[in-house]
Amino acid sequence: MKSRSTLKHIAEHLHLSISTVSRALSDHPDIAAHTKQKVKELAELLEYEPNAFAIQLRTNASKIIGVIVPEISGFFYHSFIAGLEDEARSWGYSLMILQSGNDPDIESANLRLCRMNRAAGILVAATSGTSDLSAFERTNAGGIPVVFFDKVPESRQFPKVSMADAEAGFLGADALIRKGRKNILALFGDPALSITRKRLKAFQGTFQRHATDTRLTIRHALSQQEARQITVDALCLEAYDAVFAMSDEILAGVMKAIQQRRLRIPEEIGVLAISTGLIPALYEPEISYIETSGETLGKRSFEILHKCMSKTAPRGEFLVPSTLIEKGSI
Amino acid sequence: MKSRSTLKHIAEHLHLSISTVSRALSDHPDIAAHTKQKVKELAELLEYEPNAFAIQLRTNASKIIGVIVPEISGFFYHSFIAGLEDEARSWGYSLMILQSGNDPDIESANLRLCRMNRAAGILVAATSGTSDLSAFERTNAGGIPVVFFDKVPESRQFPKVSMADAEAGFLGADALIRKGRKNILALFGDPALSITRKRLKAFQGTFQRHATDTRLTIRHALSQQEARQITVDALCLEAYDAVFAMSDEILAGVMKAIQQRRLRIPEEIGVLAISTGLIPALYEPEISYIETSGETLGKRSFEILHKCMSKTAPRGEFLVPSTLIEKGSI
DNA sequence: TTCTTTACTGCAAAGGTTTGCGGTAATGTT
DNA sequence: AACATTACCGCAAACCTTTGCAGTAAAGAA
Repeated sequence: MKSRSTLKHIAEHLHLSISTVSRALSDHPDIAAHTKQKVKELAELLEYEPNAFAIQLRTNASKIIGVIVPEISGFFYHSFIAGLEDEARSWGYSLMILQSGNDPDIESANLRLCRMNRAAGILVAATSGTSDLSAFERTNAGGIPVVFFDKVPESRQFPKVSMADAEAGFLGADALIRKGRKNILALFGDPALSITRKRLKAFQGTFQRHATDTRLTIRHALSQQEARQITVDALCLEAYDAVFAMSDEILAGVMKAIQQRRLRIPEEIGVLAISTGLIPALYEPEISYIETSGETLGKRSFEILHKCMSKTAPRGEFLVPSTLIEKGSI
Repeated sequence: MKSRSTLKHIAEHLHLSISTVSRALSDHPDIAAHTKQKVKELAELLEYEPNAFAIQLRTNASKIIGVIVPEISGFFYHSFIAGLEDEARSWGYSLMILQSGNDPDIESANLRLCRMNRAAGILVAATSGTSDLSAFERTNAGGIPVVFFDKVPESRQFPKVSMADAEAGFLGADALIRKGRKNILALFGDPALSITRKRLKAFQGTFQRHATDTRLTIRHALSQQEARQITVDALCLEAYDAVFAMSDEILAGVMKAIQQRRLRIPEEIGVLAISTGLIPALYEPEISYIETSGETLGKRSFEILHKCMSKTAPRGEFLVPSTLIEKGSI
């Protein structure tokens, strides 16, 4: 249990004042070069490490970014966090990770924690039940910028960054059209979610505008199991020439159905998904997908938050573009 | 930018001293019941939130646990973190997540960060290049308990918690034997890693003791691609009746090879893996696996760390047991 | 009455750092 | 020689909370 060294210790050893030591270590121009050197040498020797608490108390600001997500595991958020951490670290920030378990109460408790720790900023993927934004507004007004990502609320109050869902839907439709698929089974997620609505709308709209001759069958599945069942049933009734999956979870269900029926990809059936890329790489042939990269979203989110923290708070919604990754499944 | 309320504000409003307010809020027996009530009401009204920095400075302890992992995404750590966060939150702790990118330098920089923030405890999955443990020892001596998990060093100095690798290897072999498989292709990871050695040793040993008539082909793969190539090549040369994969990554490669050759599972070939469970659920039929749950490891790690933080520092290595999850792929 | 006990409440120090301002000595200027 | 400037350095307050100890008043005991 060694006692940690403080500015005071260094000051006493060198017969200097605490303030001089403090300034020397932060390269303040008032301090003579040789003094700086001596201070730094001793600091090194004594393994001096500044007390973050004291600094934070004094400056009333930390280098910690609060991140509130429904869940860490799952197909998406862990890659988001990985990308975010990367970017944040390069700017000297650390991440405080909080899971809400998709429970609004835990969410606001977590928000409170961020406030207590005077987080430099907060990144939130809202729970599906988050309706009252006043706590977020108060936090924002209190000087801690809040940025929503991925699961963003309707409100215009906050900067938001999310995947370009409409674009992804369009790219999916476009790829299917270009490949000449004419009878498509398309599986989407919970129609109550805005992500589903946006992707679906763009997807459907593209066909209506550019390929009215395509036969489009839209289905909604709330789970991997349901996606699988729907696909199995649909493939029994009719010979689709392509399946489109809106998300990784849906894709997993679709692929099980296809494997069950032992259909050849892409000869007997084409497959296309919107995905982060992890799942499509597990099959042979690998599945082509519209990439919605969690890592990119993480990095972009940090950028936005960083702007909010420094000066000009940007408004509105920022979209991370998606691109088609061709792997030969369609 | 509203000014946050402090104990001082409350004290002034109520014509009390700061200390009385502090004690009232923490239910100190010295304070009269009616005083407590008034204080609490006003605190509520003023949305008082204690300044974590000041508390931490005063008590020289935080409620933050540092977690240092090579990478957050990947097949394993995100579920570990999810489990850990769950458990930590229920004890009032938050997580500070740091990625080392498998770089020892970044690792020690992260360690330094944990010290500066006076983390209550630190959980480390070492990089493969971590050889010098002195920084960890100093941290430990400085009063911050360090517990290694998953990727643990040889040293006896620290408590360690990891998967029961030997047990997992044994369970895998045992299952294959009981199913009567006689010609097995077994893929393992980097032989330099202790996790590989432990699993392999138990796996091989079990066959040597209980099923000497089994033909065992052991191969090592360093990546998913390599695992795939090895499997493809092996299956060309010979008709194995089962494939065993040591990890999720290996399994992914194996499955691509099997899909490529369109082999029926389990009729034409049996498949068994050691896995967290995410990947095996993506195939049809689902793959049977020996579960090495990241979440369980997370929860268990917290328990051990928690003991270290409170009083009795346990020593030695703690193993999280694994179990066979049968899904019908063998 | 006087002393002790009980039931509260306040004072002040401590924790480590940052920073505005004031001080001192040496050097430069007139 | 007198004054202004420069180059350093230190004092002390502030950030907000916790906590040992002391203080006060009222009630009870002798």
